Amino acid sequence: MNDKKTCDDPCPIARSLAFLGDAWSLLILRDAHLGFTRFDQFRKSLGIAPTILTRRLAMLTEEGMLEKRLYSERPPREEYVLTAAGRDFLPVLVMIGAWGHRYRGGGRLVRIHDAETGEAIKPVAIDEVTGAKIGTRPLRFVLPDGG
Amino acid sequence: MNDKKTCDDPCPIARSLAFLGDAWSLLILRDAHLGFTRFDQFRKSLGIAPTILTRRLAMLTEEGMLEKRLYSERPPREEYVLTAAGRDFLPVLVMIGAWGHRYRGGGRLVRIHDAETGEAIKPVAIDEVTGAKIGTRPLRFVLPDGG
DNA sequence: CAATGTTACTATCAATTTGAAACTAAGTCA
DNA sequence: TGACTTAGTTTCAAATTGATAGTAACATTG
Repeated sequence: MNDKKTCDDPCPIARSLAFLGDAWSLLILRDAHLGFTRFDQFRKSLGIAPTILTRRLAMLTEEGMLEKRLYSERPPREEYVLTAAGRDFLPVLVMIGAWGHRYRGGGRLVRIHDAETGEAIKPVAIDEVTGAKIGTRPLRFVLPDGG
Repeated sequence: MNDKKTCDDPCPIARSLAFLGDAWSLLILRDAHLGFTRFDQFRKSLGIAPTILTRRLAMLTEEGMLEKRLYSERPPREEYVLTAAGRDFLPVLVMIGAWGHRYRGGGRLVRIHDAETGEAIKPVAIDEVTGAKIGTRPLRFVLPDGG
């Protein structure tokens, strides 16, 4: 996709497409949330060509989802850690997972558990204002007047 | 991405990548939730080349997100409407929007309002079991034993 | 100190995908 | 009869993908 000024688009979804809208980027972010940080961990986990991985990591870094951090001076080695923006992307990944669990289920599937209770979580998106689940009440999409 | 057996992958996120991981598909789904159904509506709204739109619509249809429906017999015309799976994808889109609002904000942005109360919604993902917001408690990713 | 290993890449290049522009097909409307 | 509408297809240059191989900088092993 030619990302001509998606950054000017008034739609917050369109604005996120710089890294979203790429399968590898989503999988890298997933792995980052699983605790992976290094080039070779991502490469082996995903079976991704190093050329592509390099580009995706660079893009995710530039987009502020990951941050490069030196973890060894000799030899010089860098790893990729989630930024605040990257960590806050977790709800999106979890909701994707919930959708996939429901509509792409069948066979063995990874489940997410609460580490303290040990129970499988049931992810739902709600509107914090009304408390209603997203999808149960009609919504309206509003573009505020611009000066 | 070469989608060799993502359908066998135990990760529900990976399984959803057939249409996720494509910027146009996400925008088409967004527009579908805005009420668009026709080829030309999508094309004009997105500024997408008809070649690509044709392919994406076919894929989303094949993936069960959209359904073709005849809306005129003479001349024969078809439109694309959301399936249950497509409608249930809304929470993902809303969470992406919430993330984008926070981390890709600035300037005029579309906001989502509750149509009844008229107030802007505050989307959050929670675990229905504990009631806690996703990201506030440690999680564990579990692959259940297979036979 | 030479050989092998580790980690994080880059180079090369064929094959696929993208996307712009023009065109088509089947009909309606004036 | 001629313009218009809707949902596409054709064509093709340019960009992207991804497999394979190679590199750079250092550590470890014998």
